[in-house]
Amino acid sequence: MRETMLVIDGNSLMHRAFHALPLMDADGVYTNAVHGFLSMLLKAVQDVEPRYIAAAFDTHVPTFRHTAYADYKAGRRAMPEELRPQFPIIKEILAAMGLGVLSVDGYEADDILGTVSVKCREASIDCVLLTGDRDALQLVNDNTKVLFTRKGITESTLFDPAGVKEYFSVTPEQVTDWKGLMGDASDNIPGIPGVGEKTAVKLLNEYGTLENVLANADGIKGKLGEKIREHADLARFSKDLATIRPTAPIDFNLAAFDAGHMGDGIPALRKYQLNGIAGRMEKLGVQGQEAPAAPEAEEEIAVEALATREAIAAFIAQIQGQPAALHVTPTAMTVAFPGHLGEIQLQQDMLSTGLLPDEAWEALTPLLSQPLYVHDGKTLLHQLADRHLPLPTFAWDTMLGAYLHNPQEKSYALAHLGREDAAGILALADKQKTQLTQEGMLALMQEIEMPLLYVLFDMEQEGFQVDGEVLARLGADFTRQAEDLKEEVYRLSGVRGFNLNSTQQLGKVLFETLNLPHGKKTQRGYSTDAETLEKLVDAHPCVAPILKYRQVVKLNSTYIDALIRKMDASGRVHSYFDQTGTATGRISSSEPNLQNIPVRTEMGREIRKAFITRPGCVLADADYSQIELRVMAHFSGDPAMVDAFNKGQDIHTRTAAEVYGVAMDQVTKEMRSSSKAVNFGLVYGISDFGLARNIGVSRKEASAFIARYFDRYPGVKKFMEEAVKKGYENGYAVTLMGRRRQLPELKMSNANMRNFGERAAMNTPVQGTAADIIKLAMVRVHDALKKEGLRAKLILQVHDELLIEAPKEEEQKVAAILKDCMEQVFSLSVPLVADVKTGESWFETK
DNA sequence: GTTTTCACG
DNA sequence: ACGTACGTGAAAACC
Repeated sequence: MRETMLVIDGNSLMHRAFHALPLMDADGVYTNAVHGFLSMLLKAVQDVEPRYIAAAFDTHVPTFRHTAYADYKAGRRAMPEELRPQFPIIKEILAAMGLGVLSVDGYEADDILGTVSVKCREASIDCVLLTGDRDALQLVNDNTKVLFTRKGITESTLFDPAGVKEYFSVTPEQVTDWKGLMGDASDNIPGIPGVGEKTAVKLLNEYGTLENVLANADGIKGKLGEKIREHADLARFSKDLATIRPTAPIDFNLAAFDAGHMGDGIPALRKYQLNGIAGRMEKLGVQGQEAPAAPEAEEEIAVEALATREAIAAFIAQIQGQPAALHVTPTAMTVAFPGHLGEIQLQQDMLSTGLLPDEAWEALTPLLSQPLYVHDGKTLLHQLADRHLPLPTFAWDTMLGAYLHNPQEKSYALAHLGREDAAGILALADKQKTQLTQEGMLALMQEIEMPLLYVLFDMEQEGFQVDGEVLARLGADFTRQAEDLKEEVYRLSGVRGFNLNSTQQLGKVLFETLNLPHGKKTQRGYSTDAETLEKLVDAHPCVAPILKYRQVVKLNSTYIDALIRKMDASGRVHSYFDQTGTATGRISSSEPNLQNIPVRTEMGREIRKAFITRPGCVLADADYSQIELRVMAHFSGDPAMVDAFNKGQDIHTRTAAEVYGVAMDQVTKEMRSSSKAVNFGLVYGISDFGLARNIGVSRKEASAFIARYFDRYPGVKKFMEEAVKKGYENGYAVTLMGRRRQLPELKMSNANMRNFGERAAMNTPVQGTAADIIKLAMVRVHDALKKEGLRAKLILQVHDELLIEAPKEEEQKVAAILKDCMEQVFSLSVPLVADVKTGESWFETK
């Protein structure tokens, strides 16, 4: 079997990866492009199984091919500052893996690719070029294939000569002609103005080469012929720019490209915290000696293996009121106090030593009477509760500390934050106390997040009572409706048997078979979302039943079926509340998600009839009125907005009165509705485009509307501007209680990313403060119920809404507590208002 | 595993 | 010039 060499276009892959992945860093050094590069490399290694690997990089010297036209290259956009420093890192890692790193002054990376492909042919080695640059397709031949990365970094396609022709409709030999005709904006190749991809393909299919196109230009009619004749020189020049010269003077020493020791690079990967990549390499079984992660200077810790209940008891007895940490994994428990670490191996199978898990848990009991340092205390509480052990209080939860420090980490696993044991928790907690104190978040940690942990634990334990029969009846009804609707769609469309759940198949039927005008396009086909389909209801009778079908099927699969599956023996569903899941400080709910149970449509709302209580109980449901706009009124101090809330007015009606310049009783439904959209937009970080799309007017009209709004609410305008300004100055957004969200997007060169960062700068203080407020209210409610000796329990939070299940006799007291805690929790410059309703089901309280 | 769609605040 | 409303989670299709 012939050996294969993989040659990587380093510059192309780094840029691809950089733009495809969110910025991430290892201690302040950005590594997203490095990560993406290596991810693509590993995938290619799996697919191609190369014996040799080399990566080619540009040098920063003016290039051979383009020296005469240096201004063209100068016109290329400067490399983003977040990317530039990643090049030395990737070269370091590649070198550590024992792979070739090739760059030659005066030659671009793709020239080197071309050169290596020629050398491979001479050496009778198959060659695969890994790149995202279409230029390289000209190098494809019987010996050389291109592994082309697409769609960010997740997909790649291997092109041979036939594949190039099939996919791009030109042969590899025609690639330079093609580029000469149509140009390439990303490579600053001009091409002929007005000639795009399709025209270029058509011309080449007719004339074969660019030269032949130009020679026959007189025979081409109309504007196109004119353009071609006018820009013939530009076309030749463009072809020249696009032509790769495989003449770079490289040292083709195969021994230097041997892929057999990639594993030697693992320590370098760990150094840059690329643990995921390192793990994948280990899994791949690449050769090379494993090196442990770089040890950090740490204080000496006496480690003790605790193999018996007596040893555990003796270890715990030494703690004597010192800070103590507990960490439990599936294989071991660790207990730490300053200078000491005790390890309890758990018995995994008959051969291993160690205590039975239940014995080990039991032996921990004396530890549970003192405040513990933990990582993910809520999970620990569940583990203890399952074993009927006492529930401790916690001095600190490092998972929550890490979340506050940066709410956008992908993972808060202890292993990602430091050493993975109880001693690691003590060290981490120390570090976090300093960090959070400096960042002004200690009170947020101690007064809100830590106490909330217990509240959420109780909510998860309690669960929500669900009536399975109601769900089953609804499900049967929905299923029948779905069948009828499907039949109707088949009948009305005249196309039968396709999968109505498949967006691709549906798109083909609507926009190809029925030839309806298509709107937006998605990555692989036509968009068929509700927004698109609603525009087509009058265009074809089958569209309305499709929308209805979608709705019914969604309700069935996402709510009815899933909820029935999640019921426990008593008919209760226990959601998981993630306290570290959102960028803004909200909590999220999953398995099942009880924060998105339908309410907006009548049919969906029916599902809430299944959310009930234990016998003898009642639901109390309280939701904040306009909490985010009230927060905005508070922050902005805008007189008109503050006045509206102080007078208890309907905020959307008041806004309409202001913006349209009419009295409040003159405001029409339409005026109120568009003003409501503006108020929503404000919370999201308004844009004319977004508002226009939402209320269905032109961008210009939306823009004028916003201008009128800001005229009437100058305080709000100033608040928005200040929020963005502070975001740029500080690099983060901050809530009323000091919660932070980093805004790295504001430092990026990409305007889209920056715009997103600006909207986040406006939205986060508002959404995040609302989250702060309701979290504190939850702690207060929880405390109040306990203090009053009530049996009522908080069971759910839905961002601005709290639900309590209460014995009927506690109904009045609970309603009063809810309202009082929620409204008095914090004093803003406008009142907080909570509306409480009680009922037998969640449907009734709405 | 990613994409598309859609449910909620 | 560009493509956007903010924040989530789940199911199904598709690769």
